[in-house]
Amino acid sequence: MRRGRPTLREVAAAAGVDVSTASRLLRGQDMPYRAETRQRVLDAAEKLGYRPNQQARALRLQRQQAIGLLVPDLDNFGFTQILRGVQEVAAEQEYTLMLVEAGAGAGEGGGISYERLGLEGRVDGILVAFASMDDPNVQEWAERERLPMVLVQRGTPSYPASVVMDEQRNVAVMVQHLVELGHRRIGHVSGPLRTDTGLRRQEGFAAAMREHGLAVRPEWIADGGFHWTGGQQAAREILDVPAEERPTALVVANLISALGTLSAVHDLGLTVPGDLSVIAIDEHIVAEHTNPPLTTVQTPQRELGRRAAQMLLSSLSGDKPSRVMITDPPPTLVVRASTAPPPPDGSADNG
Amino acid sequence: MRRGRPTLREVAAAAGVDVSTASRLLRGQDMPYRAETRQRVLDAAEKLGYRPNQQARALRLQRQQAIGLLVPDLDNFGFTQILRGVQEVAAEQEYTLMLVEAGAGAGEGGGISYERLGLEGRVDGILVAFASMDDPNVQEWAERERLPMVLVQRGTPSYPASVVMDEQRNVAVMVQHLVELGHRRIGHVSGPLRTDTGLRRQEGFAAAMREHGLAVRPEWIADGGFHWTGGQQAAREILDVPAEERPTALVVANLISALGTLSAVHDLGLTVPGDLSVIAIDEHIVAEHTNPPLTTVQTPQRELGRRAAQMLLSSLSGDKPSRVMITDPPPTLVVRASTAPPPPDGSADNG
DNA sequence: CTGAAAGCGCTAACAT
DNA sequence: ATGTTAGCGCTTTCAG
Repeated sequence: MRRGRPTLREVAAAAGVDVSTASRLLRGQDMPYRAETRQRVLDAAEKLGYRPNQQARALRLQRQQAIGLLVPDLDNFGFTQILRGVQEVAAEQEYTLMLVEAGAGAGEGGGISYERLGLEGRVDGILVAFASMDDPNVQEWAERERLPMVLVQRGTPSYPASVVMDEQRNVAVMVQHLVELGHRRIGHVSGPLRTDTGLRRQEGFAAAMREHGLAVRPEWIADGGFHWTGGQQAAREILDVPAEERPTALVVANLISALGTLSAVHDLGLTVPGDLSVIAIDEHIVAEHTNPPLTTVQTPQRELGRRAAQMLLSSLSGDKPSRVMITDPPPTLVVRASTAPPPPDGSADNG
Repeated sequence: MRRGRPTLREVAAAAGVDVSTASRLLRGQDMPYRAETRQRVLDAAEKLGYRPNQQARALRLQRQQAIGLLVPDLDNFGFTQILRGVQEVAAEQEYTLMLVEAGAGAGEGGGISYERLGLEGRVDGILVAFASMDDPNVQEWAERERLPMVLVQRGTPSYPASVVMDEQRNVAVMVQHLVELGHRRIGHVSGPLRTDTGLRRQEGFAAAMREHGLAVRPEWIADGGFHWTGGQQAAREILDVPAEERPTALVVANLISALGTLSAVHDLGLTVPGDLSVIAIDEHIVAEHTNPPLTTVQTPQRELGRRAAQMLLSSLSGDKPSRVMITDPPPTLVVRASTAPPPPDGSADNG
């Protein structure tokens, strides 16, 4: 078998110095080396192609200089901006970012087996995106592993470290847009109510409706589960009734379930936005290409990622984490063709 | 500061045995322990919440039990099935999979700085997906790091370890479908010709056209760069000519550039499939929701991921890697609304 | 059946 | 200005 990577000891030997000298020098520590010594060490390292062994260093330093980011499902493209934010901060602070798709570790029981992810001892801390509120496993696991953890895009009353957005405001922007178009009969394809985000978006929906003096009709609300099929089923439930009992617009709690919603709407023979307006949260290039192109709300996802990473990293150096809500930049509407004034006969509010 | 994780030494002490005994026993090695010893060790480990330190183990074993998967851009959702395949195999063999978005390490020079990814020494080997042929850095880097590497979905004449698909056949399926619909004037929004996949898809296109006795018109071929804007521009180049000089169908070399293509087509006031049929490679739920829904070719991506991971893992135990082409399962057509017979006046072949 | 001891590659006091 | 030494937590001969 071929020789592995050269070790520090070998470099030192080649340069005729002690390992400690080589170690200091190669890390740029201290100042006063004899110019010749420095040269010899540098040359030797260069010549042998020396690269420090992270593992040995980590073992010695008791620090991996790496953090993990756990996401549930990479097919859900709504999260990439969060990832960007996390990446930026990690790079700035010279941490390695390890992305892990949590679904990958799902055991037979349906629950996620966090142990199977093999992150134990490979990272100094972990960012958990979109963990549902009722997944006690994450928290337990992080505790057992003594792994500092920050929840991203999900808060949990019982956990002290999280970064979320002002979902109330996000949803308010959507409702406002619809109201301005003349809608009064508005329904909601929500996220799972057991998730913090799903819950807060739904509460935000109710609040925004009340603010505009509109009725929240339970039969116009259904759980789209934040995924494609869920969005489809929810829309079907809400819309498969006589025309006069239907809402004229649907606020959808995330982008991928909005795709399912559109699908159901078309299956029912309805047109968007002629019969029904649809607006969704989370902006992505895909929204430009749906049929019709989707009006969306762009949220501060990148900032969310940044703040979460910053919090995790600073908590590694002893700072106390906290519950943070991102409010800047504010959510902005990206108006496309899926929203329009309600059909003439549908503008009456019978709620 | 709070006590870290308990060490093996502490467990051993608590159980009143030597670390070596605890080590063996906890790993399930050997057989003959005194029942009482076993119980004491197990109890102690349980009580203290012992988890082995991966780093120390890795240092000792000279093996990380982890592999990396480098992808260029997570916004490109075409790769998730490959990821699934890789994940399966990694899990089966109890390897941890670290996903890294390579774009993240891009330096100012535009090139990717692989060192900055910080994978060095954290993984035993690496899978590189979609690396372009002219990126000498990857190969150099892997060599310098003595990191076994397998190229996924990209071959390179000079590199001995890769897994690719039969792009010739993938493209043939698309051309065949169009020909069966009656098209004879077919254009191609290709991938970058400096990438192996882009090149092979284009060659496949030319070959398939020849096979059907159709002319390959250079002005009907443009590089869509495998991304959104590229697909848009390429389509514009090809289509922004008098109607009688346009193709009646476009074969697009990947899904995301097909979105850009659709966008350009609409901007030009053309309808799909009325004026122009569009077919793309790579299947994804998003294709069901474009306007109109896209006819695609589903390729054996998962299998590709599996084979690549298997090759990497087996090369870690000394097997010689090779260049593999996946041919099974065969590519299958997913027919949707974006393909139809050519317009009556367009079926004439003036090529 | 279990313990002692060496050492993976590195860093950080503590010497000179 | 550089060398000596100990040790991070684990596995593995080699001895009993």
